[in-house]
Amino acid sequence: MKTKVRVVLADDHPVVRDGLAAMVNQQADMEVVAEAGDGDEAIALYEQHRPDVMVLDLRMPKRDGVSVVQRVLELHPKACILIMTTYDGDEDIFQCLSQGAKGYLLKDAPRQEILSAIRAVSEDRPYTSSTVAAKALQRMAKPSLTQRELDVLQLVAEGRSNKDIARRLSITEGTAKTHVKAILTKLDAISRTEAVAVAHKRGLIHL
Amino acid sequence: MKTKVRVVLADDHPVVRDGLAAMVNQQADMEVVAEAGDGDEAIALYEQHRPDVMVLDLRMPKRDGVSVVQRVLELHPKACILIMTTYDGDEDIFQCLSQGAKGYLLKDAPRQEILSAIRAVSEDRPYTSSTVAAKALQRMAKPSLTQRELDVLQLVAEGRSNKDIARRLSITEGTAKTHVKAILTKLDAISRTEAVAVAHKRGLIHL
DNA sequence: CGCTCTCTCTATCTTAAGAGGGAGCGAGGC
DNA sequence: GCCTCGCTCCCTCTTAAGATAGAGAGAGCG
Repeated sequence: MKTKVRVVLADDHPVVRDGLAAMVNQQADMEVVAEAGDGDEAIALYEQHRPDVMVLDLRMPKRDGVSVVQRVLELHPKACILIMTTYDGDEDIFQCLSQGAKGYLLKDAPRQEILSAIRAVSEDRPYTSSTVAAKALQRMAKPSLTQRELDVLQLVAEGRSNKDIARRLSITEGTAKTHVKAILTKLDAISRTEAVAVAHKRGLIHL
Repeated sequence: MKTKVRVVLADDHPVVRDGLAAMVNQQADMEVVAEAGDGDEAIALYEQHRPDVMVLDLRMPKRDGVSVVQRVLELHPKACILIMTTYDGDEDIFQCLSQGAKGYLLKDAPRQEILSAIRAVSEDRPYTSSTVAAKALQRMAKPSLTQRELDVLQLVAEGRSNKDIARRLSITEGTAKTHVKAILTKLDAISRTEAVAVAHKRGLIHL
């Protein structure tokens, strides 16, 4: 038999870490070698242990999942990272996958799916949950927002007026309106409030 | 030594249930007797096992935490329920506590806090996390919304216009405006979009 | 019975939002 | 060089939103 698959866990909830650790360590072919509670720790522990797989929560204190994926793959292009998150609408997921994360998993997945996802990723095979695969296809058809539009959207979501947005971004109110209009068109919304609702549903913003 | 504290877990994430179960069963003085994956199951398993403590996630499929608390306490007024949730801003928490839940806990709490909370609740002592206690005091000072206002707020959050809201609630646009104005005043917001942001932060609505 | 609260409706007025245009300019790709 | 895209700015016009103020009906309460 080969050596065990070495796993590093990163999640800010001790309960989730315990759950994952219990599941993994019960298996004969894998073991948890370290647990991180935030993004910085996750990177540090990857460096230290060089695991076969890193299971990573998207939302964490200090440094979110996206930037952890970015950093780790920058240092170790061959790293096998399995993303784990609560919401299947998050835009972040696609950012991670396109940056090179090997797999993606919902937190409400059953034990068997979680374990088989870890095994798949450890063998460098991509694992994509079926619900996400479907969402990914849907997303392709939809227009994406530019960085500036995302900046404006964030402020809109905070309830700022066009005038206020203009002041904060050092542009004119007219330009702010132009961006807002583009956002409304791309998100297919009639009002800014609806745009916020749509954006939140798609995981473009986190309130 | 007394008999062990009998615990029923209710959470829709298998990972979290595993984690809690592992933590609890490691203790000499407590044990998990059943696990539920949704609200209905939680109620059924309470009936079946009559545990000393039920640990309950607020957000679950089929029936949410609030209504589970309501139903269980209706059948068993002495039930000891410990609420567990991810977000500390949720309005629901206060509803649960005022309905008679014995304790409240954040999911990112460390092991020791979780275990001591279960012990406290099992002895019929209330357990209140310090962050929540503070929030509760803050909340007292703030004006509460009427049911009608919450109805309107929900529609506002979905991006509906005043006219649309009026149609859906079978009232005039003027009345819808009156409600929206009241909402803005109570939430201390300038625009409806800001009101949605504030309401979401306070857990008055779930997008 | 008054008092308060909620919900309903009315009216007027000001301002912000959104629709529909056009246009310049720099960066990057073909 | 040409073209596209992102960002910026400008114009007009219509409508929705919000501020302000008043008022009546019904429920619940001391």
